[in-house]
Amino acid sequence: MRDVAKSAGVSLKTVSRVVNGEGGVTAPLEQRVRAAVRTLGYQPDDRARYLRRAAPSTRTIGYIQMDVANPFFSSLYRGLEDVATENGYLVLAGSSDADPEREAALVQAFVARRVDGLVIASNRPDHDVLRAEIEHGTAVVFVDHDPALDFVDVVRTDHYGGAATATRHLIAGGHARIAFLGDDPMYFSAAERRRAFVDTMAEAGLATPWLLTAMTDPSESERAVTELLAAADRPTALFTAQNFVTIGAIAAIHRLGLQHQIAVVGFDDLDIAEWVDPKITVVPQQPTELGKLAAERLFQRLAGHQPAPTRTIVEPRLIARGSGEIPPPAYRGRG
Amino acid sequence: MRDVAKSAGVSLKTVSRVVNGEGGVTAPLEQRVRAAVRTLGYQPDDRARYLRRAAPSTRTIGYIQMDVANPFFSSLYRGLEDVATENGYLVLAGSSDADPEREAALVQAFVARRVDGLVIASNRPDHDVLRAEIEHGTAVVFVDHDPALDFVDVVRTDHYGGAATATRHLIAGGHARIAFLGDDPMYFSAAERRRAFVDTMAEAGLATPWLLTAMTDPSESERAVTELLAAADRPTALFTAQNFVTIGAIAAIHRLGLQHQIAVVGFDDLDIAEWVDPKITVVPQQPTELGKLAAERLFQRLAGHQPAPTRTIVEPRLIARGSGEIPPPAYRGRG
DNA sequence: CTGAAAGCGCTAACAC
DNA sequence: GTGTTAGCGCTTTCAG
Repeated sequence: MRDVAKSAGVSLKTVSRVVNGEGGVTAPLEQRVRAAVRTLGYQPDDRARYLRRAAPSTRTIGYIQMDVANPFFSSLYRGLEDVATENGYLVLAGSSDADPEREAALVQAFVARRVDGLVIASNRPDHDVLRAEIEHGTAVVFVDHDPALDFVDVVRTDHYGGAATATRHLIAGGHARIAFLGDDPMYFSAAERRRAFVDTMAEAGLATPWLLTAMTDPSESERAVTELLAAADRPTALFTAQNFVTIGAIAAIHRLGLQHQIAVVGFDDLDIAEWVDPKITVVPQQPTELGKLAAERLFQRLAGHQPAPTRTIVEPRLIARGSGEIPPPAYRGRG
Repeated sequence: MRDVAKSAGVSLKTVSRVVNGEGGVTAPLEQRVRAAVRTLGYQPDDRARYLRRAAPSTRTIGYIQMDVANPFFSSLYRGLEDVATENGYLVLAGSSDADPEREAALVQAFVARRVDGLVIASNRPDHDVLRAEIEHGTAVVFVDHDPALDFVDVVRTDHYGGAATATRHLIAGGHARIAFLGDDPMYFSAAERRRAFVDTMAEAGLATPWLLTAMTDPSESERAVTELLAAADRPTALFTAQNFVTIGAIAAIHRLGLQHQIAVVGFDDLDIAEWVDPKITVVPQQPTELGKLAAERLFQRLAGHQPAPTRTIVEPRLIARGSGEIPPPAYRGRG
């Protein structure tokens, strides 16, 4: 900047005025400055700018997620980014892989870079560190997970409600023998979905002999479903409470040729949901929407609003596509 | 920091020494400083630190991609991030949606924040701006796309080689009537894959009556394949040169019940590739690997190495899973 | 081993 | 309208 000022034969402040469009500079002077900027390829340094500014800011928000490569989190990212862009902000992101140490290191690194706000997906965050940051003026919004903290905003899917909807859909379709297949209940979302299934079945007076949890990939799910459907006493419907569980289940059902006989409702949408026969009925999360809502909340706070922390719970709506509307086999009397 | 110094009854410099672990501070003083840091919840401000440092740096790299929500780019992101983390760096990212204006705005915003390096996936970048940045000392690595520029590093998949491999695989399997279905050839990758197909077929002395490009979603691909296979004079194999094209094609083939008669090789892997019958033979890109290589290149430059710009072309290897190994129907004599 | 002074690139506050 | 001075939070330089 000094070079520009020297080259244009003006003071630093005049260059600053031109660069920031503050006005109050005569046309000829402005011309000279702009010319010098162009010739020297001058780019203002935002670090220094915002360091001295009255309201210091980096125009950057941080996003701590489990893993960028996970489509749920990257779609959420996109929602965040869109709102950030509207507000002239950039997003600094990091993957924690659910590792508390890595997570703490990311919070640390983000705070050191003075992000204006933080959106974080964390299983069990370090409360003390976060509370300290919030007290130091960093806006924090939790997404996906829901820590039992009263001092932060939360934006997440209604896992319980979505799973209850899925279960009720199958029950309404005449099913009484429904199997649940889900992820490890150590995860908040997985536990909620399982709980909703159990509760909803109980409310309808139905038994839940098939509660398979802690699946971690499609092959486990495929094996489990294959076994389940081989039994004489088999379920007539499946509620697959996780993306990859649904994939494995669909694979098994198709291999057995039972895709038009066993009903399936999945939690979370799939790329191929509309491209198999029958199409797959799902209760999709809306990660992009979650990201948007989280960012909007964050920017409200950054704009100075200080509402009490709230929970924004997004209710997923079931999309009936076919697989979830298969009726149970007609009752065959036994005596 | 001033507060910490005052609270500990020492000078600014002593606090600085402790915080940066420079040594040369007696134990009791260090204790006092650390205590003050903890009590006040002091977090050093990296902006100010690196602003004054001898080698100014933000320990941050920028990543400009088409869209974070696209699994290819988010996986690439993960590769970048892993290497960045190893080097103590953070990643600032933005989605351009292939919009040149948005891209320029992102470059601008990243440069203003003084990222140490830039990884960019761009169709037709603004050469002048980038050249200027490189001359100003920013390290730049291109990924995925390949601008015809002699002053930047490029890391990308060998689209031509991969597509040639896929085509040869089908030819070696006895196919002579192979259809090509791909994305809009305005994209470098799509154009390369198409070109490889045409060349490889020509080398084998085979005609290419089915060259379908400019598909943009699975439904177009599904419609096209349905139509293709309805003809008496139909292809015996398909090379689907894009992810979503493969999904639509597989859907069509399954609906027609031809999945064990028409061979399919896809470019890019799919979540469900191993969960349909037959499993899908693909030539997968390795986005995470691309990200790693790009970041490694970047950090080499940041470490002061000034090798001549290079192209790193990653050769994809075909994974035979079944769909690509279906033989053509036995020759039925016509006279 | 410790501290005071200067300055990174810029903006705020106030002069002229 | 334009320029000057001080200072953001920190590191550098150099004196003690």
